[in-house]
Amino acid sequence: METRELRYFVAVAEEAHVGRAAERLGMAQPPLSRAIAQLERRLGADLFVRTPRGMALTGVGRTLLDEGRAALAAVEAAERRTRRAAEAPGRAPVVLTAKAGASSELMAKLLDAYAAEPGAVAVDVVLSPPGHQALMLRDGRADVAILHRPFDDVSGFDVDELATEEQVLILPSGHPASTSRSMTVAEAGAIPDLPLPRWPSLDGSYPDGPGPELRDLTQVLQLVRLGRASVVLPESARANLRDGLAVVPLTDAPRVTTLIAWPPHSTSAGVAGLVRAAGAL
Amino acid sequence: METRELRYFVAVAEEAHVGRAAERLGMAQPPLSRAIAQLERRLGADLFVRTPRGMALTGVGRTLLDEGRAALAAVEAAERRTRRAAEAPGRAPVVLTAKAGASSELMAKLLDAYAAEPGAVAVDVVLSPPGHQALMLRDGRADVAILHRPFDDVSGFDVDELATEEQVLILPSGHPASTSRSMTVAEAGAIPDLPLPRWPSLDGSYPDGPGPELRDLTQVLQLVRLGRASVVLPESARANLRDGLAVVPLTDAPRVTTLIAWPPHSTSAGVAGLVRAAGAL
DNA sequence: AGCGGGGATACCCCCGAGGTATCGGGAGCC
DNA sequence: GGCTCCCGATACCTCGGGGGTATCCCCGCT
Repeated sequence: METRELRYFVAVAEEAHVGRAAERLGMAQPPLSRAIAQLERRLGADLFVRTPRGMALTGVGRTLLDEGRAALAAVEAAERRTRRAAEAPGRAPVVLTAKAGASSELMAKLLDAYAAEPGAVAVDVVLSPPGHQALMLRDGRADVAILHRPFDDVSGFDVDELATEEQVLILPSGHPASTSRSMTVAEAGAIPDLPLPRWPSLDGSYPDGPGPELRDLTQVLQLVRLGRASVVLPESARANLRDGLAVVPLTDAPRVTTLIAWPPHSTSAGVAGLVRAAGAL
Repeated sequence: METRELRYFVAVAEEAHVGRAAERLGMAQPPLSRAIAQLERRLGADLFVRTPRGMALTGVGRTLLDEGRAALAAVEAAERRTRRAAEAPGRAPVVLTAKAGASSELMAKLLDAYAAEPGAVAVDVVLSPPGHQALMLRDGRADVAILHRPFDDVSGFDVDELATEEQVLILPSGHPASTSRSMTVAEAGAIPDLPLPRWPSLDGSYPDGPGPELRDLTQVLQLVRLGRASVVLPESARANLRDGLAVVPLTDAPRVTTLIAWPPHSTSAGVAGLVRAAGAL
């Protein structure tokens, strides 16, 4: 199977519509129709059922979509990492990605510790929106990532644990609930006038619910200070708190583990060095 | 990048010789030369240095070889799993692979436990030579594998631990060393007339050394019984021992962990069921 | 029945992958 | 030094298939 075929298939599967997929791919509809038909013939399987509305995936098609996406990401990663290795002969920088605005203290320690090693290579730090770190690692835009369990999908990577912490509820300091010694997650979610905010999923859309739609920590803390929301955060967020905010420990929130992750077959000396430095923190 | 280009590149990199690579690929040498040159041009990097003897990988080329192999395996996996899903619409069997001749008791328990679940799907068991399980999982020939740490490379898979055991030295029962209460690995390797056997690597070749070349457990136990070798095995191998063999515990051999492993993005109900059954053992 | 949206077919073109023949150049070898 | 292998690279040709335009066919909706 050629990657071109896979790209075509994934486009049609995602759009559920040959015409739209063709547009997205920058080509005409008929050759795309033919390519899909040919792929089905070669695999000896129906990947779609043709409905009057468009194309619907079959079970077999679903399998190919899952596997094909992973395969395409691997091919992209191969190309990107090769290009990056070519740019700076010998001493190509290693790209580390982390969630914008989190773990800054730990990251600083890590970068300092690694930079002090003999033969340390340059490290490009790329801050990206929550949840994108794993994607970047999978498709070769990054070489190492700082991830957070249980929020990030760690599967398929090699990881080392760096730190584990409890989560706490942040709420406006004047609020009656702010005097509680501790709380459960259920209780925190049920405070009547303080809804928990909603965070965007990977595609940028928001789940349904009552809470405000928010993108970053600064926003949410401001809203909490205004008495319009409360939020569950890892304990280390305490470092960023100003006046007007109260902290209540949560008894049953999942512990958050900060991890350093890298692709399993990585042979880069820079990655190995960073991981070693992280382990020694 | 197309998979065809990647396949060509990997062939040339492995053969270090355009002519031989072309032969292996079933094509003529010139188009392959051109394809490689074109790939280098498109990536804007030298992947090989041309020597009078053939082609030698550059550092950049090394990167592409590592990443490219993984990418090709992923594409192959996508195609194979799709084909398998197509063969048996709805109820395609899940393929489980394990090392020939090991863990038979544990496997039997696992298969029984899973078969007892409601909605259990058929399980094809594929026994393959040691070390091949991870490869089969990577390229889609299998869906689940029984692996053994630290022997198998587990990176890139999701795993659950099933059991951990010590390793022991097996030697002929008449031998003077057989009366020891315990031993270190170094001592076991230094017994003068009882060399440790050599096992084949993934490509079928044997490492250099004094011990006999062996392929399977039956062979090696026979040789031990004849007083020509000794061997380090997990404790569970005791179950298969007949007369004429003595067992000495090793104090510093690494513990062997039996794992169930599956590809991280697996969505197969059969895989999930097997893993669940394994966890409940 | 008429129409509109969506995929499939028919037919054509041309790019590029692959083949054969040949070249150029480095390494050994008398 | 010149001869000869043994490489990979170039030149040149062929042809299949991927991509384009025009059009068809089918189905659902009004």
